[in-house]
Amino acid sequence: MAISDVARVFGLRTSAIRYYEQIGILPPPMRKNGRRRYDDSAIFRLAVVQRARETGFTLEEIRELFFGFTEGTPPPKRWHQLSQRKVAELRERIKRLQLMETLLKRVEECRCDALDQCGERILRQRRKK
Amino acid sequence: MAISDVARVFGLRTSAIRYYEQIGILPPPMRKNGRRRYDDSAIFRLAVVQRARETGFTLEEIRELFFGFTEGTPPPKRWHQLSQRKVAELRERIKRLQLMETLLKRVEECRCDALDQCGERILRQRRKK
DNA sequence: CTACGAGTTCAAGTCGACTTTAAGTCAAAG
DNA sequence: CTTTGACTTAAAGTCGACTTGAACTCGTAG
Repeated sequence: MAISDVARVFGLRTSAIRYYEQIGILPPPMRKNGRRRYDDSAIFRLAVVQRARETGFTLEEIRELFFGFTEGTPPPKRWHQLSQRKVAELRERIKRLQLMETLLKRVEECRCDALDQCGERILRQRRKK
Repeated sequence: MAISDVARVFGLRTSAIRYYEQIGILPPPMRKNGRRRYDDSAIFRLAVVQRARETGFTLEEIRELFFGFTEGTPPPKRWHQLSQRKVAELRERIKRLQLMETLLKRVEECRCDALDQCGERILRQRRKK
């Protein structure tokens, strides 16, 4: 497969694939006439990368997934280890967003005539706590 | 109040306050010996800015809140208008995070011996849908 | 022959929300 | 006096994940 085919399959730009290679999370593929040619194993690698991105992992964490364990550590153990942190982080972020929704509703219920009044109200509320 | 006092009250750095002024969401305060001095109205403004940040608004949206309406438009109307989009956006983001959690659990349940096998499994799953 | 499309490299640009740095000013304390 | 500490400015740097641009090389179709 040529790089453009891989890009199409995964819905990425070719530049993204080259970038992944550059930062070391995709191994350099073999070349034909200086052009990258990808085999199945490269495709599988990329599938893992993409799934990890979808589950909220950063590229740095993906690098950890691949290279942060002693060779031979089985995938379930790797995923599990990284998931601990990530689940906590996701729940934290969900909470933050839900708090935003609450605050949004509250601020919408103001009866202020001017925005400065809103500010005054907010400060009073804050002091009470 | 000096800029450092304002920063302390709001838990911001002085540079952030100057930045807000620079991009126009805080009005330039009066000066004493070339130094910024803030009065109550500036404090109220900043309280509104901070609350808006806490509810997920970008600085651009905050600018809209202040200057994107015909003068005299009451705060409830302003907040409401901007809230529409924001609530939808927040729910969208919450959904994405919850999907991540689901995917995370699923990927953790793999029994693969090597990460490439994970990739293969992921691709097969994807094709089924 | 030449033009085209797809690939290559390396460096630099993008986004948002700030922070950091460098160089200068100024009032109060020692 | 001089030092200190808080302030001033404008410009540049940061972060992550890419994208974009410029300049170049191929193989192939007309």
